[in-house]
Amino acid sequence: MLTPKQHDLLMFIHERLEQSGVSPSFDEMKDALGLRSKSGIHRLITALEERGFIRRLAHRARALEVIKLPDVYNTKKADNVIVGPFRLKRQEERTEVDIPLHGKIAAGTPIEALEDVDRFVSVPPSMIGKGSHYALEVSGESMVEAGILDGDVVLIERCEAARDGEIVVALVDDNEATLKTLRKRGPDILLEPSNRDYQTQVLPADRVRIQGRLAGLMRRY
Amino acid sequence: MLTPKQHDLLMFIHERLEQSGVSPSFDEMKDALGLRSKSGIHRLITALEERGFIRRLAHRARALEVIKLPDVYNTKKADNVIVGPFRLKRQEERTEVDIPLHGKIAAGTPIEALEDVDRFVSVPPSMIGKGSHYALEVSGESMVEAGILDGDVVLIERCEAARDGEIVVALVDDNEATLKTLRKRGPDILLEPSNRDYQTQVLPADRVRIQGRLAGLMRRY
DNA sequence: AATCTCAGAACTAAAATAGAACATAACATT
DNA sequence: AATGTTATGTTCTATTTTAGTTCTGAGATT
Repeated sequence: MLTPKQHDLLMFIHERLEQSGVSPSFDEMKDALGLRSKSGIHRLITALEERGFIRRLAHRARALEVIKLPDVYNTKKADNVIVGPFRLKRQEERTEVDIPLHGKIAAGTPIEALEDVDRFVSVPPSMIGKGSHYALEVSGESMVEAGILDGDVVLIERCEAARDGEIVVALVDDNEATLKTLRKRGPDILLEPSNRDYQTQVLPADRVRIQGRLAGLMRRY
Repeated sequence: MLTPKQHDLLMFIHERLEQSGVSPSFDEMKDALGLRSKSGIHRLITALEERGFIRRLAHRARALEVIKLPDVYNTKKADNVIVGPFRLKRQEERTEVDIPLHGKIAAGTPIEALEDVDRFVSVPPSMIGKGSHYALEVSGESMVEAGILDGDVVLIERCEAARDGEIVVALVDDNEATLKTLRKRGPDILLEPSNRDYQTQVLPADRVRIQGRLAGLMRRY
């Protein structure tokens, strides 16, 4: 699964996080592995990320997190271990899920950088079903009458199609995403806000792409 | 995950909370880190919040709370810690909380069996602060205009007092609990619904007991 | 020869710092 | 109820330092 260098780097990152709580910088990692340039580190980090061993916040310095370690460390005792007072849970038994928060969604303005994962929200598994999910922070008042307020975090299940009446994330003309109720009217699609002050958009189906359906909502007071 | 400054600040906040129970102010943090301006603290606080290490109440002074710590700082409890790669799992276990679901709350009808714990809801720690919490299922339409719908699960922080304008669980004459906005008018207390079709109740303070304040909301679609 | 790995440098982006002005909350006083 | 005071938090602009990304070419490996 990992090349020797990748493995060494992963272990180094893990130790540093355990010992100091601070992510190493690219330069520090370069020194630790005895490389003379950090471009090599860049490649290794990318590889570790692709393989799901680490996670990083986009465009943030020293924002590494180890999410799993190579199998050797786990396989031996993987079943149902009780060590001391803790009963360890295997990955499959995880009782919570981290889903990516893809920025804000507002009426009439695009989601800023849908691909950038700024941070993660942890949600209880009871909030979401199967399938792939992401989260968005709601900005604006266009859905207040549906009980969706400015600042709420909505959980979206990725999907390409949705039923009439469902609340969806809809991308119009590939550049403007909104959270609206979906209505189908023959060849057209209606994107209906839940606020008297906003207008329903009527669009030919080929200008609208569904990016997911509303699956949950979380709000803090 | 953290930069050195972020880490130092987090540790300082944590120590202060442990020792005195009071959040440090921005000025105190500025001094603790040896900065000459608190705008830097502001940025660090934002970064810590973004990464899920702290939580803060909006527009409140000294309202910081540490949600999680990097592994280092758990060394105090090191006797419980499992060696090697399993440390990771401990943090995962800490990242969720089960709180009791005490039945339903409706406008005008009592909470059924407040002491009976039917089941638990798991919530991410970022949704709630410290303190004791419970959950209620909302029944009825009395708070729809505040974005609280029938069927939503509200998270309530147990407390006896609340500020004007907060949404609280109020017990009237020891037998009828409702979720309403609290207003104080001299000797009287107003329990104000968020729905034009419902009436505000005006009651002398001694007939009302606060049972908690609204801290969060979760909804499934 | 094709592929992989790395060094080095140039470039871009974020973090940290500072100082001041501004905004808000809580409390005390009129 | 209105006003003022103090403590506290937020925002802005500007500058410096630190960190991350990308690209080219050289050598090693397959």
